[in-house]
Amino acid sequence: MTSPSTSKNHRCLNLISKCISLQNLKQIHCQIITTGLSHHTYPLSKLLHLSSTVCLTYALSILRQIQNPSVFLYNTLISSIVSNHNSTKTHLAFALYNQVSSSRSNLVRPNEFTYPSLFKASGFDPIWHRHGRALHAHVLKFLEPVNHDRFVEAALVGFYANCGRLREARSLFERIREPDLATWNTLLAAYANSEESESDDEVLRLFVRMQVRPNEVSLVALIKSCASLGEFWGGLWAHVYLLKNNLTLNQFVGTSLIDLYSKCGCLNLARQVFDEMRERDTSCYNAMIRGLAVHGFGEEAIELYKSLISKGLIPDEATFVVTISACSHSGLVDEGLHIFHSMKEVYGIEPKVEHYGCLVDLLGRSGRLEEAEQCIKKMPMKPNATLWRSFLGSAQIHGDLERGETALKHLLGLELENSGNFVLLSNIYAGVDRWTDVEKTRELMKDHRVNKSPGISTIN
DNA sequence: TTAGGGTTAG
Repeated sequence: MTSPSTSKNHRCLNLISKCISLQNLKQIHCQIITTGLSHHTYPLSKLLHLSSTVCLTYALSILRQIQNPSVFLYNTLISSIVSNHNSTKTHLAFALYNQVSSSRSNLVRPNEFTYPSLFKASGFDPIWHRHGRALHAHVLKFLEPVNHDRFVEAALVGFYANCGRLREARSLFERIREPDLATWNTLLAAYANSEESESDDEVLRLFVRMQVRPNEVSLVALIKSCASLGEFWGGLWAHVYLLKNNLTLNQFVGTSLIDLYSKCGCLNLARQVFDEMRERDTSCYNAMIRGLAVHGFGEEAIELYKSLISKGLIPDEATFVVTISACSHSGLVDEGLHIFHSMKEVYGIEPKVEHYGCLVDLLGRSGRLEEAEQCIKKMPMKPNATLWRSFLGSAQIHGDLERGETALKHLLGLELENSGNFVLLSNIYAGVDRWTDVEKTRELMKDHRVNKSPGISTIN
């Protein structure tokens, strides 16, 4: 029988990483059986991990064939399923967990390695939130309370944060005696990504309280919140901290800094960060193109889009949103149309409602309202409120009453409470001195019980 | 004894 030490160095294991097809996988599986490696947990775990990436059904059949699989093997497969399948196979991960938690064998009992990946999967999709909360009860049941595991604790904080239960996440965090860097980062990211008011301020407060040295991930959360708050100096401080502490200007930090500087109106600094980055992915380009677009540098934005393509990077859905809107803001209609059509024809990306929204904006702003209207009629999905609002805006710019009224009619069906829509239509009427219609629009607002909040000056 | 948690743009 193969000794455990040889089982780790066996040539079969080297082959595993090179396996790409189900046929390869079956060949290696046969070799593992014939060489006796199938009696050892380590090669089996490697095989299970690989099989889950190539053919999940086959991976599950391997597990079924193993007599008395250890919890280690279950854990390997559960975490592989979660990380390789983007949480689309969460039901299989939970089915395996149920086998572990209901096992009568003393050798098979959930341990601290079982839970983190399940909490990650549970937080991903709302349909699993309930199961994640039940899993929390299992943690209390199956794990020794004296041995608080930092991974389980961090996973729980992350799970509640992803469920939108920031209070629970915070309360669990506060009970952790010495949170490590990853746990701090989980909480910082939770607040930075939260839509709740005050959450960005909380990131700033937490950052000051950090008991461990922040790393790049901590700075990404801080910079993101500074960008949302328009806190230029806070963001600049984070940038200086990065440089002084020899941290890496990686793609995540770089992208968030580009976004921060763009939002604060410092396009030169954004460009400087972009140029200083050693490696740039599509997201970095998207952030820089977006910055150029909102500041009206359409030509430069398109140049950058071309550079992205020439570098061999693959544009994604966001690339097309930012690039087409760059064309829209700079009146580069033909370029925008060309890029929109290339989306599907060249890159195989099916345009979504936001891309049609950009297209309608592109045509509408330039006065091609007829074409914009045709585009709305032909688009394969229902136009959303943003799209109609953009069309209404274009109608206002070009004084097109009829299309403005059509847009408002659709908008009322989608978002009655938004007073801005009535104001846009009212402005169209005012622009052509149709004061009776202005009055009628105001009446319509009253009928629909929509209130326009009065403007408030912040200057004392 | 080999495994497990955190990050970007729209």
